[in-house]
Amino acid sequence: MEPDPSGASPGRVRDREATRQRILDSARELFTSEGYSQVSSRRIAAHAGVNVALINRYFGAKRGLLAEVIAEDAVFPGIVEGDPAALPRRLAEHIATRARGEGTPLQRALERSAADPDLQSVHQERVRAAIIEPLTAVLGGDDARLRASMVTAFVLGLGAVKRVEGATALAGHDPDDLVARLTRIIACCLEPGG
Amino acid sequence: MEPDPSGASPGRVRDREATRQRILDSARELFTSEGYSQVSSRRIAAHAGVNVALINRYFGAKRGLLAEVIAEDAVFPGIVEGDPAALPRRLAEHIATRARGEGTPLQRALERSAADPDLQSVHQERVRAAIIEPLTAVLGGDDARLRASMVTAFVLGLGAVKRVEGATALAGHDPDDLVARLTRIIACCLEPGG
DNA sequence: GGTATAAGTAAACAGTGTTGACTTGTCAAG
DNA sequence: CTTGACAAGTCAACACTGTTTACTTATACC
Repeated sequence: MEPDPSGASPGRVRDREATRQRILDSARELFTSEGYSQVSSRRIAAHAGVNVALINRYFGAKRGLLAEVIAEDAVFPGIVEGDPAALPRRLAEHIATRARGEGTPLQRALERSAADPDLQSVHQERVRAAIIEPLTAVLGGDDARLRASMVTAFVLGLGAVKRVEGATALAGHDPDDLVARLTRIIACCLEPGG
Repeated sequence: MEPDPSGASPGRVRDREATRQRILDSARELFTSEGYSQVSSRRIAAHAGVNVALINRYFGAKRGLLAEVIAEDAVFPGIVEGDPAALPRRLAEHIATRARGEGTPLQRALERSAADPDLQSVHQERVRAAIIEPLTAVLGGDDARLRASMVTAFVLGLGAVKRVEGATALAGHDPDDLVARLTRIIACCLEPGG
């Protein structure tokens, strides 16, 4: 079942960086196809043809491995840049696309297990750094952070609902209607003042 | 540290229902003060002065125990009932109150560990049964479910953001402003048509 | 009083992430 | 060419987890 029958013999050359990368690759592959908590450290190590202890040696803990895998993944590739007025539309289209089941395979996989204590704290850092902060910066104004939080809430919540209702809940509608709806709501989240 | 020095002696009377309740009480108490995944089955059992195996005998698994504890907790106590037009306002006020750090102690505790696969799956069932379904029913119309999903997304997402940003992110604003904002966004989520 | 039946228990299972002591390959200096 | 140092890699154990099986024991009925 575990691949890597070749090249993983105990007598391979000792290359720190190559081994590190091999672990990282195995982790990404397994996390992507099976989720985070479903994959044990020992399985990742076996898949990489490497001893379990190396995971902790190179990444501190399983959680560190996850953090590094997630860090490679782009969340909102350059969506906050560009005309702020059209931001709701851009965001809506991006979300609608992801709602149809597309989006990074890793993201899809992690959405399934998006709840581990490990995953959560890593996710928190990422949400703040990759969504809230850029949004706040691009918005400007006293209540920029609050408005950014509202949008972020909606975006994150859609992921949660998708998990509860199944992908069809959002994807089973007319794409244009969905985009229009999302655009309207996001714009509403962004509106300044009480 | 673990209380219950009295009344938990091995020679106590054998009362299935009383024992069940004792486990349930211990679980609620520990979950509330420390979160879900931080409390092990053995600790719950010890606290209840009972053998670990009884947890699985009476609740199937630790997850079942959690489900029963959560089920006792009211999510939206009768908010969907009443005038549908004022629903956004009622919901907004409820959320704003919870945003200030109030809300069930259990809810606050579980929000911290709100990531465990167990907790998540139990939560999913609860979100559907206690939020999405009633909302869908009260809304009516072709896209009732979709509109309910939008509101649910926003509500759940606010919880997630609160976890990321800390409670102050939402609570550190003028209450009236916050309620007005939330009301507007929720109303927007509920609007029919694309 | 004896006995069936349920309540409760002890001990083990199979798994997890993690750690420290150990071995071994590699590469540079003598 | 050999030797020695240091990093890379390994092994076995630790301290847990939730869960199950086989067992003991108290209670209630005949």
